[in-house]
Amino acid sequence: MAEKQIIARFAPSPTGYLHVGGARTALFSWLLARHAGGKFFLRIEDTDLARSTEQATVQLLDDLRWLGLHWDNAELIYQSKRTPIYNAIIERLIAEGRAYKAYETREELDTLRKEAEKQKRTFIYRRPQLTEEQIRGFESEGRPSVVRFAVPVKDYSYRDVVLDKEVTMPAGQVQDFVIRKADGMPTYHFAVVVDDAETGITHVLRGQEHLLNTINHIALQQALGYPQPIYGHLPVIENPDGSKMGKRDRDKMVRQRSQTWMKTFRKSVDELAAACGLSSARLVEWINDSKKQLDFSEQAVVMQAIGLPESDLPEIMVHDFRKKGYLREGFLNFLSLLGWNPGGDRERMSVDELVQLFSIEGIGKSSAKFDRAKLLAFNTDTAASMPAEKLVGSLRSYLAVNPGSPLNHASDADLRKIIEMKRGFRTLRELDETTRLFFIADADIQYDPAAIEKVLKKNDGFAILGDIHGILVDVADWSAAELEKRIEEFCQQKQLQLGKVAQPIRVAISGTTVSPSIFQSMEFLGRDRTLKRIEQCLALGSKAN
RNA sequence: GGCCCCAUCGUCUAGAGGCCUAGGACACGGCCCUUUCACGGCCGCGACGCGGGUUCGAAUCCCGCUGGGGUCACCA
Repeated sequence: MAEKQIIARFAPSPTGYLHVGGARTALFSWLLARHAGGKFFLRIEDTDLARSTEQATVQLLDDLRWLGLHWDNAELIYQSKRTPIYNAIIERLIAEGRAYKAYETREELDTLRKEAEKQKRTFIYRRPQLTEEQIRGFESEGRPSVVRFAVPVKDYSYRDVVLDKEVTMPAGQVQDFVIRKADGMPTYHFAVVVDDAETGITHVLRGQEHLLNTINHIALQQALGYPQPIYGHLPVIENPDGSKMGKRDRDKMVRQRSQTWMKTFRKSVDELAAACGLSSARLVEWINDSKKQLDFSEQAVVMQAIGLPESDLPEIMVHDFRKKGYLREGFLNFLSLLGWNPGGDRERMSVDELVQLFSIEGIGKSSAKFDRAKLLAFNTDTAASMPAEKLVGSLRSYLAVNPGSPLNHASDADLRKIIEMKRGFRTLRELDETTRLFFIADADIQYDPAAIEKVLKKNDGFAILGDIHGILVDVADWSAAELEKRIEEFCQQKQLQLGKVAQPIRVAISGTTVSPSIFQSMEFLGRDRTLKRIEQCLALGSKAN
């Protein structure tokens, strides 16, 4: 019998930007498929009409493309567009008596659950024995209903390939779960089983939160006669404090800060709602229920209203890392090591090497904390090992999500130059910030008062700068080498250390104490702009005196 | 709380009974390089959660405890 081709998938729900956990799930599934020469499918699980947005889907795809995790299905699958297919199967199950309508309201279920909790027993939902009359009654009063799957009561188990262990659920714990919601949409549990089967998925790698859900899925597969894919549940990625790193953390932070804001300024939720232009009902619901989340645009207006800057939020979105100037190659390498390793001391790997080395056996069982310092180190190494040509492309991609950067005006040739000039940089953002002095107008240089004080007002900084200006106007060959030669001569003559001269020039042309090599910087700026900046800086000195 | 999963330096981990005086990477400390910021080089600090077994021998196997996490939705 021929080996079956591996078909893996990533099935996110579009409720916001792609977060680190999701990205790792996508990466592992993608690696699994690519390693085996199989297929990798992408499916949009948007059965939650209230939380799913078109914008989130666009963002998700954009992040996945940036990471280079390309999918093989030409047509994207949207679950929301497949309701007739799900309904046909659900109707069949109902007709066969293997699924049924349930009429309890959320409140009634809540009460039942609380009662069970009080009696310290687990609430298990099993099919209630309704009479024909009761059902007619519910229907005629127009009671909304859900459809539940009548899970055959027996022991279930499956082998988890990540834990390398049997996961079991005894008969006493199975319960009838909802497969179609009152709004007519299938639940995740139902749609996922149907779609995985229909697209021939052979391997499912997903977060550990699904460990027990899988039992439900298996019960459904058995009822529908579907094959059972191989399941592996990935360990959780944690924040540095040990809590789960997920999209909820951001929301949690925004909620907390909103509460402090209301306390500090003695404002009500209504006033907060008014301040950010959201309905107060929506906001009240969100503030009081930690399970509710704002979508991205709502989050943004609330943050603005309470003055919570983006930079205060923990970076957990792939988009944030892209925006902060991380390279996809280093990010992927770092991400891959969160819960996986090829064995031995191997750590730095290209994407191709990851594909080559990946295996399910290499996935760990314990949770991992997300260490930004290590990510930074990976990024630095990745940048150092990339050819300038390729980095120009990465930089363009970075600039696309940082439209405010002056580097957007630079030519590819100039970007190349600054990349070589700043070799050793840690992030593209750092490269951006330390080289933007080349791409802004001379008049727009912001002189940092602390730099002026420390470098120019002390140690005869202004005087030295004046002398240097006198020398520079006479330099005919405006090259880094020639400039270096002339300034070294000056240092010799005056018995000065190079630093005493270089720093004043640096502040004059950049406004700060940090810039690329001073000689290369002057060459890049050119004679006129360099002299102009020194002059405008000297003017600052005479004004101050 | 019930059920479930996990457990090696601060962090990510190597380790599948003797190769372990426990290896690597990041972080941290020191030194060197240096016109700033970085980069780079060298050195150092630093862990098998605890208690019982099994074995000639345990980080590795078993049990208990402890700790951490997940999950208990008409969210995925």
